[in-house]
Amino acid sequence: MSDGQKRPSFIEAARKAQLITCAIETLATEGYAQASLAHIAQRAHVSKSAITYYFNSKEELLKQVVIEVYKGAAAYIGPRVGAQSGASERLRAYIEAHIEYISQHLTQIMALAEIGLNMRNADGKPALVGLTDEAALDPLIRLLRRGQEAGEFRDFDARVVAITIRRAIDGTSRLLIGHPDLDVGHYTRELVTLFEYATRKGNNET
Amino acid sequence: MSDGQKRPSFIEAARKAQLITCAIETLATEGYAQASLAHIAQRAHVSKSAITYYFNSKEELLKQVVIEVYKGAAAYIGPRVGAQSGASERLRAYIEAHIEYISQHLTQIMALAEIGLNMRNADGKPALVGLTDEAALDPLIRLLRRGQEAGEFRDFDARVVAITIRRAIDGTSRLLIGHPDLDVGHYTRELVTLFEYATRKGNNET
Amino acid sequence: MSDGQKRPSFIEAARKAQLITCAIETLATEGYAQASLAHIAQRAHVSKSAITYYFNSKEELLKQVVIEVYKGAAAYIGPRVGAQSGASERLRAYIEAHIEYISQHLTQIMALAEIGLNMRNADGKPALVGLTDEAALDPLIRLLRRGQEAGEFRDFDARVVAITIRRAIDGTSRLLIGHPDLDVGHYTRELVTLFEYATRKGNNET
Amino acid sequence: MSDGQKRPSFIEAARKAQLITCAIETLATEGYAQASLAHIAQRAHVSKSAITYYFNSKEELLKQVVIEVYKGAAAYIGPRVGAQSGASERLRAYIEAHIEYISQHLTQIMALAEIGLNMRNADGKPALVGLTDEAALDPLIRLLRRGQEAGEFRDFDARVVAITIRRAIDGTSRLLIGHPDLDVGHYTRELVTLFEYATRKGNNET
DNA sequence: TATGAATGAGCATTCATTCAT
DNA sequence: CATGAATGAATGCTCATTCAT
Repeated sequence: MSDGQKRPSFIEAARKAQLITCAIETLATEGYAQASLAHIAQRAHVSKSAITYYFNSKEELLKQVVIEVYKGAAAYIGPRVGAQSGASERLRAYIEAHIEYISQHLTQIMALAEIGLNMRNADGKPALVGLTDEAALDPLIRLLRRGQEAGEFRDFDARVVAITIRRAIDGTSRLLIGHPDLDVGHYTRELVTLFEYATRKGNNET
Repeated sequence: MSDGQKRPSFIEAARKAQLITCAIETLATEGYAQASLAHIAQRAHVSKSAITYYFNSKEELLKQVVIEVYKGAAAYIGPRVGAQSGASERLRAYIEAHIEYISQHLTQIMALAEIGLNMRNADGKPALVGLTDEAALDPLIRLLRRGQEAGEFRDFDARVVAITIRRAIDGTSRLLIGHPDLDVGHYTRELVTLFEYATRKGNNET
Repeated sequence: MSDGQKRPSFIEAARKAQLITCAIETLATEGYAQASLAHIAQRAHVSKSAITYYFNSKEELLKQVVIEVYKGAAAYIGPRVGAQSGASERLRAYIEAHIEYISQHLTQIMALAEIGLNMRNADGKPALVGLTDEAALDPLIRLLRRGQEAGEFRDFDARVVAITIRRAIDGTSRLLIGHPDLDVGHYTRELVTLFEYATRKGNNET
Repeated sequence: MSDGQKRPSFIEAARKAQLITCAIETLATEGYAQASLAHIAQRAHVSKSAITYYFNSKEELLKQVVIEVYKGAAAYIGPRVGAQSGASERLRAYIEAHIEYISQHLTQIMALAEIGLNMRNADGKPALVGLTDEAALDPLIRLLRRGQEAGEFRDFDARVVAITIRRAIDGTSRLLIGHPDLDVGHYTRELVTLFEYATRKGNNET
């Protein structure tokens, strides 16, 4: 009994994972508009029906893609930021971890972007507000505020700075696609420096 | 009578302008995927055929949209940046003018973004590389380099900083959609300050 | 009065002739399916409306094309056949004149073929039954019968032979398109000989 | 059960055959221009999508039609010609078999003609050169040449005669449409006799 | 005399989805 | 567990025609 029930759910999990992977690849390489069930199924060497069998609708598949990618990113980045103690070090870790993850998981990130920029609910409103929405922004805002309270950071609007940092990070994927030979290390260091200057206290006030 | 030649071309120009406007609105509010000729025509209270009568293809219409929006933005921003002389002032004007224009022409900017992010050539490659491509980046890079040569700016990778600034600017439209009540003035000032700190010389070096 | 009325009708005739010519060229070079009013108008450097102004419908234009081509062919061929007296000589002249005309007016003949093979009435039935229909066949049948009565031709079914001759003639245009370097003189002589053998009396009976 | 694999492919084969048949009927009765997927689907009591489900494109469907008709004709005619030994008998069998097949498969032959005369490649050039092209002509030319070498046939241009024979044969379908009550046997006999006289040796030379 | 404007019908094709098996 | 079959809706686009001028 306990065994009989688990086996199918194991197959199910494997198939789902495979289909999500194929969806990601299709989204990344062919774009949202071309990411039809037919194309995804073709890449998975599976019938279209198989997809709607495991995911009731295309929408559900895409949402699972989003969840999958988010989960992976969070698992990579969270610990790296948490390992630091000072606000300045946490910010540096935040930027570095993000860009590292993006540069190493470009396909996933592109797929996520395609969905975020194109997927709409039935009412026509964007289904995702993007990585820059409140949920994604909040931890960064808190990080910055704690830095201000600790006297490490100057007095800025934490929300505006957070948005700008996220934007710089989110744009990295597009940058890497256009310039695959980019020196990621150099780019990261420059970015970290930029935001250190932009946030740290002790500059001569204007 | 005397200018009999102009009458027909006047109607044509008016219709084209109307259709471009409707295309912009449709793109902005419904997204690229939903911006079909049928939807655009519906918004213009016109038949689908009317669109292909004035624009030989959908692609041509979209390209006209891009041109239209670009022209408007350039006309607004160019003079404002050109009016400044110091690098720091020019950078400030660059950011301010962009955000002002974006906040006042949100629909157009969104339409442009939809096209830039989604339109593909026949080969499947993106038709536009986006506002962050070389052409759009170059003037800003030059502005920053001149500031460094003049000793106003610190020693950074002008390309990375330029990308980050453009990203912050480009993201403003998405921000305004999500937060229509945003205090644009405050946001702009914070952004200007952020990049002043990030670029200027004379900070205590790390 | 007498003058005032003639001028417009002169212009009209000239325009009609021009449009018919352009229709012929379009049909011949682009085929029936591509011979839209738009394409014909383009070739005539005229608006689509101009065509429906002079010809109430596309159908009317095409019918005028047919008449025009027929008239030209009849004017060329009729006298040449009429100039001969013996049945055998008339048949030879019939074949020679046709092929000469076809080889010198390939475009018109091709246009005629495109229409004949494709044009349909509202009921879906072919609008033209082709050059092989009764009207075109009758003179040839009479020619052959008179030859039989005069004892020049053997005893065959004049209708079947007439059809076969017409078919050989009508196919010449296709042949010339596929083989523009064809030796028309040789081809004609062979054809004439073939039908001389096929029709003349005095062969050893089977 | 045991041949579980065949069931799905059986349905597919049956549907394909049905759709090809309906396409043939539509082409024959309504003409190439009216043979849209919608019309074909209607005749098959099936949705348009069903056609593109089984045939990736309209072009593929039409090509299958051509293949189907050719196959049938070749299977009927080939053996009948091959069964004869003398050149004269082979020519007779060639004509007889063709006309028999045409008169018994009028619809298919008409469909083939519609495709051959109208179907164009993307470049606007005819997709099929027709039954009169080299491939179709070659066997007949060889047949005639062998007859000349064997001394059965007179000295003519085998190519011109072959073209004329093919033309007479190909035109039969049009003739039968216009005259469904035609006595095919009589017509065939007359045609055979005509070409016997036209080709055989031993006539008094002019 | 001639045209620009506009349209509705029709085209081949793609798509996500449903359903029986 | 997975698929083949089938569909209705939607897409960009072409077309002959109408109409006011």
